[in-house]
Amino acid sequence: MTKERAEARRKGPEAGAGPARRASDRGRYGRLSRERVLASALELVDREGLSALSMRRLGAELGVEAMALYRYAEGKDALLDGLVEALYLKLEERLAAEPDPETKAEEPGWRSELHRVARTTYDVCLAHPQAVPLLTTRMLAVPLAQRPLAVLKDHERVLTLLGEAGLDAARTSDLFRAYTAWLLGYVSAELRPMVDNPEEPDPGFRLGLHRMPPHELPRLRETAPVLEARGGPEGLAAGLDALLDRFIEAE
Amino acid sequence: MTKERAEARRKGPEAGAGPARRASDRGRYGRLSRERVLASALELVDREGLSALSMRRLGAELGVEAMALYRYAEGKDALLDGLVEALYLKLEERLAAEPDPETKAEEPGWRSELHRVARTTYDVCLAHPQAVPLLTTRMLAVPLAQRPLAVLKDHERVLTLLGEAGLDAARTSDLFRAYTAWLLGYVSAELRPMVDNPEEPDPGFRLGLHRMPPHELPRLRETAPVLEARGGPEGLAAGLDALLDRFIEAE
DNA sequence: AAGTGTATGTATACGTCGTAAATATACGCC
DNA sequence: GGCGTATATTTACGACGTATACATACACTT
Repeated sequence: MTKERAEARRKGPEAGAGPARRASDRGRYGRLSRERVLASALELVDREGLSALSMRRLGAELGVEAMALYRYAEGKDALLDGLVEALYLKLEERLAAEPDPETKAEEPGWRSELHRVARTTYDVCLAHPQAVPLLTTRMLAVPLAQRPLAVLKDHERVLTLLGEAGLDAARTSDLFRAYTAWLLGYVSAELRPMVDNPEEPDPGFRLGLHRMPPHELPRLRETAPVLEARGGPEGLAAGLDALLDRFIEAE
Repeated sequence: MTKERAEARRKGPEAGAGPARRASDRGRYGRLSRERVLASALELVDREGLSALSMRRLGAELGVEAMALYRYAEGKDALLDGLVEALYLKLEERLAAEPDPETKAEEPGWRSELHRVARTTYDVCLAHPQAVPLLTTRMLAVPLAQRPLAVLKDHERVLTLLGEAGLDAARTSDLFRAYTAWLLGYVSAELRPMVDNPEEPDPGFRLGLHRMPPHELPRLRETAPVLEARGGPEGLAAGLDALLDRFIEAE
């Protein structure tokens, strides 16, 4: 326990904003900042899964008592919302960093940009698979207006792109829902674990097909090996195109 | 060891119905059964939300100590999986009860049936909104082969329908993923709460728009009132059609 | 340089949670 | 009536979220 403290302190107090700290600071003040807390939380979740994230554990990770975290998040739920925010901040970052999308000649700019946003979101999610369930659960727990700012800005971005397409309000709403549903559903489906026993060399056993009643689930048993493969970004783009076409059609 | 015993016992003395109880039984035996436990759990979740579901609370609900539940579910996680199973059992029920789908003349039977399955799933989910997050979280936590049987049977049903469409393995896989992603994503998007303060008569305040920075989120603020409306079953069907067309086309 | 106010983190405590282990109790059956 | 076993209880432990009260280290004033 003293060990964890020392270890955590090695990371140095300089990672976050917070009060202006000098390198000479050796006291217990100013070690934390919201950014540091959220970054550490995300790292912990990435490393050990959502269930490993507790206030006490996160505190230990940062060399601090659990209650100290309450200065930077109002409670555990708020901390989880903070994680969602962190993901969307990473999205913003990547979107700003990447070069402009190579638009496909006959394709309008808003459309290729929407694809780029979707693709980047997909990438961020796959980079933090353990955190993805939060995107569903927290969004279902928190009303629109109380979502983290970064999330709202994402909504704004998408709505702006749809606006450039010149859609009326009803169609914009339909497409926004379709975009959200597809993107989140696709990522969730993509991350569903298929492998039952990673050690096993035999494909059937690795998938755990022997657990399934053969005469009741014949189709599933024969399709499972193909299901194991991912749809990848291509599948995401294909579905998005399909939805865009369908929901835009009609004048 | 202890686990196997519990497992064996969970199958129940007579395929899930518990011991044959007479109405006159007033002792404390045979009060429980897996069905009763899961039904009560689902009811509790519907009534008070997922966070109200604890072993102790559920025990109290059934007039029993918490540990008694461990005969019918190996632990809390298994109980949650049981809830997922319960939802899919309700789906099966409804599918069996409903009359045949009115197929739209030029539409192949598998297609209208797939629509019916999707629609019924949607209905079941909307009937138990508080349980919906489980569909995401448990599916992300449990590998394919260990999903509840009712879930696997649902997969089998969908795969069979896609088989009737005469698709090759790769296309079947793509479509299966698309179906799953769209259905679950759509339901999740549909259930996201938009209203911030249900009391408030003024639409803007009810949505909590005053919480959003106006110059940063203009599009969102003006679109929010339209987003409040649901897409409904029509939106679900429209998107499903779009995906089916796109992923089937080309041979 | 000393003193003061405030931001920051600690200490302690309470009630709840999931669940392992041992125990008690009511039934089916001989 | 007594035995075996299925069923539920009892007890206990460690971890969790967090309310409350407190200690400490800095910034700022003078």
